[in-house]
Amino acid sequence: MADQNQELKKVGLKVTLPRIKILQLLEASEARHMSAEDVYKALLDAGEDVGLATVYRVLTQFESAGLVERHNFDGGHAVFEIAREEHHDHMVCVDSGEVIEFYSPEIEEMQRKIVEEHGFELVEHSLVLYVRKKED
Amino acid sequence: MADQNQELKKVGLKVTLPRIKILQLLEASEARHMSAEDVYKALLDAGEDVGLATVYRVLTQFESAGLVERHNFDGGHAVFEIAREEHHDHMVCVDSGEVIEFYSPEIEEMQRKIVEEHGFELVEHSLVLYVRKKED
DNA sequence: TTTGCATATGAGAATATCTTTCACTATGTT
DNA sequence: AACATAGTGAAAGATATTCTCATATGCAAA
Repeated sequence: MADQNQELKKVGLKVTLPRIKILQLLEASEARHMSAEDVYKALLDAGEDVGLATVYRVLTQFESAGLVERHNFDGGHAVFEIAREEHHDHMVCVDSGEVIEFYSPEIEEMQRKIVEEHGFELVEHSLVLYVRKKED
Repeated sequence: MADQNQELKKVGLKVTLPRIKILQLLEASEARHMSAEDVYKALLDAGEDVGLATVYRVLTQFESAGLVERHNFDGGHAVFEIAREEHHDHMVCVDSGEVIEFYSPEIEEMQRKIVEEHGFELVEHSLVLYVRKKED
């Protein structure tokens, strides 16, 4: 277990309890796409004693360090997920809130092409498809 | 001038001064992509006496009525723009904040295809490309 | 391994954005 | 013109996030 120490050191962050716990939580498979509040509550439920401010701080640091990605889906609050090598975009079900990940090389390619045509370079992008289960 | 009256009546909203002023402002060509705060300040500067709450209310009503579109670009606040027939997505310069509109039928098509493949139907989507001026 | 110190933390205050409440006013219908 | 309904501004409230600061902790040097 616990390679969290290594991961934290690798990105130049001190190894502290809150950081280890938050990283562990986000790496637990079921816990993808959590809001800061979600993370906070999960830690409290687990008996950890962290402050909400720390959760926000750490998540922001993790984002800067490239450990997690922040997404601004509709709904007024950001969600975070562990960053992986493979980039992907998201589909959000407007009824259930379910989040589905997908990757389309064609879309990625078109984006780059369009940006180039306008004389820019692509820094990053945000693509969210709001969908609904089909039931004819 | 002032077909704002007609537009408002057409969507079933009473013709009131704040609504006329806000619609005029958003229809002024330079004023695309404004936040509620932007609209509020612009009206104050123009000597109008509206409340911020009214601006938020009216913008939300306009969105429901299909007169304007709300976008959640990064940065914690929504921006609004007059809705036109032709759908388009946005490119935002991370340095200058400049907003460029674009439309890619290929991307639109790919989105629909991907959603279908997952057994959903597309309700709406949000695509924002964060870019930077190329200067080699 | 203890010490020293920069850094991190928790609690709560502060800020930012947006929404609601409420007493009052304006719209548009009769 | 009169009235019922819907709209408005101001201020309070809600929500999400950041800041402040006194205390605690990680970790490097001795």
